[in-house]
Amino acid sequence: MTPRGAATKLRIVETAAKLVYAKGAERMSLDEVMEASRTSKSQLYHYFTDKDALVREVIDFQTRRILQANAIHLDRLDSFVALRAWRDWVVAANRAGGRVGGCPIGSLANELATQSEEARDLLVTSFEAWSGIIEAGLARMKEQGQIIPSADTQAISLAVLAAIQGGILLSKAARDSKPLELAFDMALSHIERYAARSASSQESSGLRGN
Amino acid sequence: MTPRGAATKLRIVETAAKLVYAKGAERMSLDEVMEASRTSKSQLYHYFTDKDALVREVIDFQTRRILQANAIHLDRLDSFVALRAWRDWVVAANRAGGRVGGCPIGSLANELATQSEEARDLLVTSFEAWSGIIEAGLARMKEQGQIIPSADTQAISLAVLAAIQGGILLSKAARDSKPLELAFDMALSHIERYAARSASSQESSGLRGN
DNA sequence: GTAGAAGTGGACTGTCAAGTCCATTTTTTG
DNA sequence: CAAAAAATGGACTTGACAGTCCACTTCTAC
Repeated sequence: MTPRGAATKLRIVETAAKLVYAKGAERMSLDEVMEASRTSKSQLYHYFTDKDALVREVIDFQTRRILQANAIHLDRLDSFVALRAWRDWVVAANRAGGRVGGCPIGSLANELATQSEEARDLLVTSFEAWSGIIEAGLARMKEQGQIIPSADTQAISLAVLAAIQGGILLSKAARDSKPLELAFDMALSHIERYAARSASSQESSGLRGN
Repeated sequence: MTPRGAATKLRIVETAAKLVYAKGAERMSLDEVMEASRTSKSQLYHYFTDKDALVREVIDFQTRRILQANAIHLDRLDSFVALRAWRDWVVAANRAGGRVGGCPIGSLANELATQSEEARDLLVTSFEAWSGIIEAGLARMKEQGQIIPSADTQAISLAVLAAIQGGILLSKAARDSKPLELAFDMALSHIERYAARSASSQESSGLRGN
């Protein structure tokens, strides 16, 4: 594939991602993609076998975007303050672009989970990766002795992600960021239940076995 | 409208509700509704002005169903044990019928929030009613002195509903009830943070003003 | 029982969107 | 530069589906 071809393909995926976000996968028509990306039918079918394949690339594209953005806040997670900064960023991002379509991944999961096994697989993987980077951040805090050793970081991160998704959904419906804020705050205070007593101690004694 | 007419209309709505649940509003075709409900095109347009109107009736229908089922567990909420029973029921219901489509209200909210203002309004009202009966239950526990007076039951119930919705969404994607269970457990322990020290005391002194 | 209303059947229309096909242009490579 | 590969343009086919229309049947009320 030549650079020009790669650019065209990327332009199509980016355009499709916007349309899917705004209208959902089903309501996005290829004619719209053609017009908005200034391409022709044959180009779409040159780069993607069919519409489903394009949607799958959109899933991949959005997953990368979201994971990357979240990773910035979670990769070097080292305090409850940093956790709070992450929360504030998510809320702000939702406020800014999220007025319309909620979470790209969550919305697609909702729409496609019952429609396409392939899409569902991709989206499950996306969620796993997302909850994975949350968990990695919590694991780091555990290593630093800020979170008690007995905390089940995997379970916690799943619950946190669920709160975020539910919060975004309610906020999307109500067009009000408050549900997301409340849900996220609940998730953070849930994490704080596992805070070690001495927040700065590097070695926390494993007093509480799991 | 004669009894026969009312029965036909109900049959159409029930059938449409099933189809919307299984495939989403957009993917449900009126031809399918006709076939599954053993009606004709003219009947659909006799009882509903258009497809959107039918979908709105489906929203109403599902809202009633869900609220009623939840109300059974929340109307006489009087203990943390009862709260737990509610959780178990939701999880069981999700396990049983929820393998396919998640929460009917949540799924529709996700699909229609960006498509139709009328539908969005209805769904916001549904969510408000749902969180309202949760709040009413918590308020009752507060009156009984099981929850401290300073607890913001409205904020708590919104966060709880968000956790449920997010949990159901992740469970729908993963086809595994664990995310819902974890999210719901988080929500319950969030409520328990507001438990009064003496769980049985009828009059709790308002020591902590809000 | 008869008129009018309520309920029903199903053919038909128009539109929109996915996917096919072939011709043409542009780029790469030997 | 010439041949092959990559990229592009856009007309055309096919099918699905919302919505219309009119004829017909079954009730209800007087």
